[in-house]
Amino acid sequence: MDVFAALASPVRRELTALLLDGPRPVNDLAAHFTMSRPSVSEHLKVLRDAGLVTEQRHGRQRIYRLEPAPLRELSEWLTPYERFWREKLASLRELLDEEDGTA
Amino acid sequence: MDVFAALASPVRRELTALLLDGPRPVNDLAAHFTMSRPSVSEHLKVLRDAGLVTEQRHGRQRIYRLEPAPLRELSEWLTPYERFWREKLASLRELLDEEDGTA
DNA sequence: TTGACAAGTAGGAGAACACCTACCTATTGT
DNA sequence: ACAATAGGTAGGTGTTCTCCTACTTGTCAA
Repeated sequence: MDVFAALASPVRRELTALLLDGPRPVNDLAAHFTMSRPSVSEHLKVLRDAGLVTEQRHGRQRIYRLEPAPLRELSEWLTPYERFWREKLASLRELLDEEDGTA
Repeated sequence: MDVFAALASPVRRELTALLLDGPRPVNDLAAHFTMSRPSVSEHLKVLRDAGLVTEQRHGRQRIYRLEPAPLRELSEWLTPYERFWREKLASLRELLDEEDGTA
């Protein structure tokens, strides 16, 4: 449900990063962590509940796949703030221009 | 320090949203919440530690101002995933085109 | 200088989180 | 049918989070 909360954990961000390279089964993902496999499963459940990943059963494996839709929401959340840092950059540029002028 | 963790709380996202309209003193911010003012102060501390806001003392008030830099980091974190949802959109478009062709 | 006000800090209670080990379920290959 | 494998679930524990009220600090105004 809550994308922000789901991505608050470094472990879960690492999981999404791993899934950038393509869908992977749980064991494959768990191999990248020192923590126990069940704990990784729990993290995957949080990502699932947030809609960030989906699982597809393939024999006895469950293949996890990244779902970008919630990240798009995040990107949209971010847009009103973009204007903000552009302004910041603009005023920085002005400052530099002034420095340049007086130097 | 951790922008993701700072934004995981709906209260803190609301605070950053309020600061989009410009810098505000704590009482002004706290008025938008049902929770106690000290609790809002604590949330502001988390945002400060994440670099998302800065305070400037003005008499007995402390004016909080939004700092967009960490949000830019977030935006940069997001970029590798953008490719992903563009692909998703593209394949959706293809699907629609096929539907169109066979219909 | 004293009272009022803005806002942070202290300490504590309860909820949520993140781990763990042990166990259960489903599937596959022999 | 049975052993092995993939992976989820249960239950417990320690830690972190979030809220509270009470208190402290700094500033302004009378």
